Amino acid sequence: MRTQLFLKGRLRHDLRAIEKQALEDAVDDVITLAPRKTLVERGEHLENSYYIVEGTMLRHIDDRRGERQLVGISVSGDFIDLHGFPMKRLDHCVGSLGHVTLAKVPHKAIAGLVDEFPHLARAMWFSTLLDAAMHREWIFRLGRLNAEGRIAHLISEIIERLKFVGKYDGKNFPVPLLQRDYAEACGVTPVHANRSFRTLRERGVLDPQGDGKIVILDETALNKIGEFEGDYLYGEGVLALDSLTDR
Amino acid sequence: MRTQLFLKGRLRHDLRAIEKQALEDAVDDVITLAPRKTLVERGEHLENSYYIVEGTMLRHIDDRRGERQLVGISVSGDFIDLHGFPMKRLDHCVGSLGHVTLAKVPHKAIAGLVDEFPHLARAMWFSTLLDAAMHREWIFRLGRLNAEGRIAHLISEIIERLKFVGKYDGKNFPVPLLQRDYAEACGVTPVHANRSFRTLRERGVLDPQGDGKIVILDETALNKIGEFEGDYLYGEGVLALDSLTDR
DNA sequence: CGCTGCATTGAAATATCTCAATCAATGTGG
DNA sequence: CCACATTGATTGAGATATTTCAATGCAGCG
Repeated sequence: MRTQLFLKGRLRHDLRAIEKQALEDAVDDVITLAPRKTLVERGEHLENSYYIVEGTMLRHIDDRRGERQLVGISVSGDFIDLHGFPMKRLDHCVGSLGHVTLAKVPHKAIAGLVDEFPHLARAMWFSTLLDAAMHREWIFRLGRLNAEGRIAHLISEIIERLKFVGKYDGKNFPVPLLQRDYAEACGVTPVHANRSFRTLRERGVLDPQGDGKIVILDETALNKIGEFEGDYLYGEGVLALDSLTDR
Repeated sequence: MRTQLFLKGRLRHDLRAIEKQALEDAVDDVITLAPRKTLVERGEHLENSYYIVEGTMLRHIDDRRGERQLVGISVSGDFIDLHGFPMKRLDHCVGSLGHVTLAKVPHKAIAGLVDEFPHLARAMWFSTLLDAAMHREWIFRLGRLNAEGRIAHLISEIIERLKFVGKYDGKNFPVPLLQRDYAEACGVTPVHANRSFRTLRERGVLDPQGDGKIVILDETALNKIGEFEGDYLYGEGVLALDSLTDR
């Protein structure tokens, strides 16, 4: 089942079998994307949304000089552009980080799901709101933390999200972001990102192995440096998702 | 009609009369809030959402030292915490800026609306996604602009939003944010916000009158300094909101 | 072998913060 | 009406964070 990770770790009571199946059946096609390929350009009219079966996607906005600001990272189990269903076009670009496998879901199919399964519709709405909650925390990260804290916070967030879907082994950070990606996500220059990583290494928090590979040595310290508190990710341990369960 | 500004300027085809009326009837109570009062604390369990009839509300996240980072500003016609309906608790605090008039809408009533009016439900979903789009632009602002650009961008955004609901006269900026609020929104110190305002004044872009009053002198220059492009606000001139109109 | 892309480092320039002080407007109690 | 406190705006000067520019190292790869 390709969509089995949707909202995994987020809903106390899973979606019903019939709803899961309906979502699965709404998948029109499965495609793969090579690293660093664009999936959607800002402003493009959309007919489909994409769900990540495996891999990492980046969302970004460009400034006047063409410099990128990452505004989101999506991992296995995430819908990347479900908000494209009500909005019909995106205000940002979407592209792959490494090799990615995507499930394509036509908006027509989503319309059918939403009509037929109100509970699933609510779950989808919720899923887009999780994105918004992460955006808010990114604002916090950029507005209140220094470069080292921003990088730490970003890594902490991704680790937490990977835990939800069972993609983190407690040590090897499996998202191959380069230092320039961290720079683009954290609003600093690549040079300064590099120096911040050095500090984190010297403090024994993590160990960058090059080429995007990072070994996490001290998760507690990482969370502390990034002032990371994961409650905004609405994990099921934290949240009683009443609105989704009172059916 | 208290909720008449909901999504004003955003939907090419207005909501149907019956839907507008249903929304209006869902209002349980109208309350007023004195300046600088807290409406919702982070983590609090919610039973209601609030719509702004008149006034400005601020949303913020606090850092470890208690410093605030604004993550959103809501003006007349906005639902402040509609995302509280699917999420049931917020990851941020909400408070008033000046005197505010709010329409209280119980989540039970929203559940009724969503069940009965699928089109209105889609509009509500869309409305929460507008928030997310603004969040993304705030990330961009903090990550890619300097202090002056950030302040300019913020003011440009608010002006554009006020235009949607007919609350901007082309000159007097009617949102009484203090310099410290700009600082908290833009991730800079109040002192530096002050210096940035001085630069903007010296450039003839705007004229701060003290106590939150600002006269806008050159909107074009303001937009340029903030690299502001308002398409992310999904105004009806820009967007064909097909998903909401194909009924 | 000589690319190329990424990581790393140094040194100087710039942006922003911190601390401290002043000023103007406003409100309050006597 | 005056003395005083409060709040927000403003300015200066030195400290710190981050950028910029430039150079080097290192690995994979045709």
